[in-house]
Amino acid sequence: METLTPRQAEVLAFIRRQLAEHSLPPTRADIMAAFGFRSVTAADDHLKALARKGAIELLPNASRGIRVLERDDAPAANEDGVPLVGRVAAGAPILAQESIEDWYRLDRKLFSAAPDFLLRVQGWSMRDAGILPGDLLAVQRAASARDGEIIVARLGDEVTVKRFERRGNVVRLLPANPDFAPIRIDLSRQDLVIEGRAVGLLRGGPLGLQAGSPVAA
Amino acid sequence: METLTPRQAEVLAFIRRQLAEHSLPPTRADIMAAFGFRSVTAADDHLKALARKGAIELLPNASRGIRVLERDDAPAANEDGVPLVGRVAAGAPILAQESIEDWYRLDRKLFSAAPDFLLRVQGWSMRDAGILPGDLLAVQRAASARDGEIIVARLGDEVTVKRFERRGNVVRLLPANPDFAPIRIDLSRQDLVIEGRAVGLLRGGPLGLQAGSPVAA
DNA sequence: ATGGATACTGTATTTTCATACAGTCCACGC
DNA sequence: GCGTGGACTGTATGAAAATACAGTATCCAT
Repeated sequence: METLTPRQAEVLAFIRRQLAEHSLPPTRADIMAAFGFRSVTAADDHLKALARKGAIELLPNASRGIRVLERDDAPAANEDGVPLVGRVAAGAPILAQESIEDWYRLDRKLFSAAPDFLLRVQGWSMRDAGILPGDLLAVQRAASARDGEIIVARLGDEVTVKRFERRGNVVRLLPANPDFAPIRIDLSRQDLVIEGRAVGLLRGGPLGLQAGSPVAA
Repeated sequence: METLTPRQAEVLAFIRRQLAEHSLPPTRADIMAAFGFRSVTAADDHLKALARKGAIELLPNASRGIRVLERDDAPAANEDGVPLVGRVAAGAPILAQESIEDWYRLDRKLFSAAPDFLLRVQGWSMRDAGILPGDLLAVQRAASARDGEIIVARLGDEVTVKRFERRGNVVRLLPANPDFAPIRIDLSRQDLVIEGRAVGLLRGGPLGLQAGSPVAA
């Protein structure tokens, strides 16, 4: 889908809202009234632009013939949601039944890529990337990573979240916190298991009331 | 819902099918064609009967103004979605129709309290609280706040996210970033509009690939 | 047997809508 | 400077759609 202008995005949002509230797409006149246009043509122009960019489909000669095209959020498609992975047992696959604590249903359009599981963040090592202990990291399974990506890796029995950097045969897992040391792995001598890449973050709980965080200490 | 005749049930089923296939309710003419009627009145009669029996709702003077009333789907009922508030117009209420950009369906158990809207974070002023620009802050409407809570407040035309601290008649809105200055408000001289308290945070997009963030600069 | 609901036909009228055409104004790239 | 896309105003027209009115026929209950 071609990128929309801010105004076009507003119009699209309005259409979505109408659809949700009245279960009917709006007419040109509805859009005109909602945005304070003084001509239906303004609404029509926006619809044509949205159609041209693939955001909607216009059914010719049909009243309210607007269909929002979504290639995501079939509301029932992600039926089960995404599993929250708790303590991962040594040697066990990260998505083993035993380690799944809960399931969360999440709107997919929240993330750039569909997450496969959620991981509860432990420790402050990614503090400066805005990833704090207790946060749920949305992870998409992946075996490889690109430089700069934040990944979930397995080091022996431990699961760790770090920024990935590779120079030839040497991978460095970089914390985002000067109090922690980078981890260096020579791929010719030991292997690194990448479990996935971070595609999002969720934080619950009342923000701001956490006890003594070492932030900006 | 009063019991429907077989014929009425057929018409209702047709409306449902149209809705599923074309995401648009049918017109009287559509129904006429589908059932082989030779008069639109036949279709209209059925619609009126269905409306009288509470199966549908007819929106007067609106093309395709048919809304199927369902009192089912309890599983999806608890998550209608939360609106994403975009640019808030000066003087307008924060949840004004015009400012809603999108809706997200979110699992409620993600948050300590049910959020009323999402706000896109701008700027780095809450960096050290792990709140970065582009993040979506989940906000629960509230007119007051307790010390230490992260709140959303209105200062003139601007919406700001800060940590709340009150000492008698003086409120301080504290950034979580030494590069920003606290805001001091004497409640006896000016008033402060609190829009809500932060109850969660959502971050989409590929983490770790953001360009030059002033983190740990 | 009579009134009422169901299930239609047929015609007419008006409103709602989509759509086309002719413009204006502005920002942006070349 | 010139074209192009975006964001509109204003007017007009015809098709699409809702709605009203006047019927016919069947069944069912009182």
